[in-house]
Amino acid sequence: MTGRILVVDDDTALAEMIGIVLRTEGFEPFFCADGAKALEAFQNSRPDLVLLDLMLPGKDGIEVCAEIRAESGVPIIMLTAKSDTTDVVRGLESGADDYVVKPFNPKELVARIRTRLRPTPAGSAEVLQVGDLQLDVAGHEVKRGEAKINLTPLEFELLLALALKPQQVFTREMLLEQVWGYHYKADTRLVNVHVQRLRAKVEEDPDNPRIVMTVRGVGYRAGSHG
Amino acid sequence: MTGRILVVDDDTALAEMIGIVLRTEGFEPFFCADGAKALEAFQNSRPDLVLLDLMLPGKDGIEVCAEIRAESGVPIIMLTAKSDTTDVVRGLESGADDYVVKPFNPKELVARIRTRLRPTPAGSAEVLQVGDLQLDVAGHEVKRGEAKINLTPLEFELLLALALKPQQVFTREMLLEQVWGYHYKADTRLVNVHVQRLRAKVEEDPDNPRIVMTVRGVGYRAGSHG
DNA sequence: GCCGGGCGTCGCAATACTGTGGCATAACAC
DNA sequence: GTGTTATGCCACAGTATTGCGACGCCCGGC
Repeated sequence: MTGRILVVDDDTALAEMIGIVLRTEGFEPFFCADGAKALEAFQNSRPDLVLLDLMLPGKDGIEVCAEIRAESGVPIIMLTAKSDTTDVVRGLESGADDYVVKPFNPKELVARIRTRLRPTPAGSAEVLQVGDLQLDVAGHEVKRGEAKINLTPLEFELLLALALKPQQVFTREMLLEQVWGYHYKADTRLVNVHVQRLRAKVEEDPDNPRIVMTVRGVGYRAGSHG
Repeated sequence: MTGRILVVDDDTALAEMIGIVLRTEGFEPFFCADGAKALEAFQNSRPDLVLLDLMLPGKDGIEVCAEIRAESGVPIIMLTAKSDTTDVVRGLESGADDYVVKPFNPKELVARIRTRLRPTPAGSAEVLQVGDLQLDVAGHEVKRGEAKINLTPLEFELLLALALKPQQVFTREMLLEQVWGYHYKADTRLVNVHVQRLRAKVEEDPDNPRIVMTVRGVGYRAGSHG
């Protein structure tokens, strides 16, 4: 797999490190150190994916994210120095697909990039995989191997929303909008309850979820590995 | 292998490209650039397969899909430009058989088309199996082994509609359109009643349906296994 | 005209699903 | 350690969905 990747970060040492890692893995990195010039850099480099630092000189990473998202559906991965969850949440809400907390493990970063570049994550199949589960979208059916799992419509939609973008963190607000269609602020605890009900049905050990995992302070994510 | 293929896309340049590819591969393309006229184009061209853009002027691709699906089981492949997966889901749920993300590899598109045209050469199916039943389409006859089951015309059409796409869930609205021809909103409980009557005749234990199963909150589905 | 099968509509009861409050527990900050 | 917040989880009630019986209409056969 190859891919053009735009790295927007003012920390040139870090950017250089990322560049080396990316080239080693067969990607083609482009760089931009200034938030105000990020959009221009994006238009010039036409990348397949964007790594975007949250704190930038010139223009905030969240603004940049929204700008890019306004004209492209390209995958965006946020880099955040602190684990300040409010920034993470705002980043996700402005259209980022994922985020990585600095300092990060290069292997993990590459893994996240690969996930987002994978040609059509939902891909060629009407049946998509999540952990050890199979989701038949058209048939509204979930199976673990041969064993059918009965979900309510809401539970199915919830799992589907998460499964369509594995590894991506969804805030409760995002889920309320996608699954419930609530465009206004509602009680987010509703999501908790249904995640719990979903887990009770799909997790083999609900205390150690492997399908739907919680990201404290942010929301939930589905993934094939914990 | 040959086949008539209707291409519904407002991007004429792209449509032309697709047309060339299809002709090269021995298919016979027809074109429509307006969502509102897609159904008409479908009725005129009577294609073996439909390529359908998701975002169309006039009428949404998903609406068009539902319309076509309402009167035909023809394979439908969605073309989608955006990576917005929720639309893909709506597409599959509205009856699309597959989808391809733009920009796509022409070879891949042709491969998908071949796959969809192979198993069901559009209407040449004579006897199809559903659970332990045999449906003789031409003879409007249903048998369990040697035992003939008498169904009314409506009941047969209903069972047939479900059996043509086993495992696919049909909403009551879809069935009302496909079986009854109701293009407007009608009382969906009509479907309930006839499903119940159908079950009384074809199910060995109507309390535990194995042929026509209900998917609560969604609709009905026919399955080859319990 | 009379009859009977096929079809559509209505009402009701059983049930499944969903939203909300409350409280226990776990993770985090200090 | 304490205090605070976030999350898990139970219980309950309102609502929506569904199965099913009853009834009336239409229409072709006699």
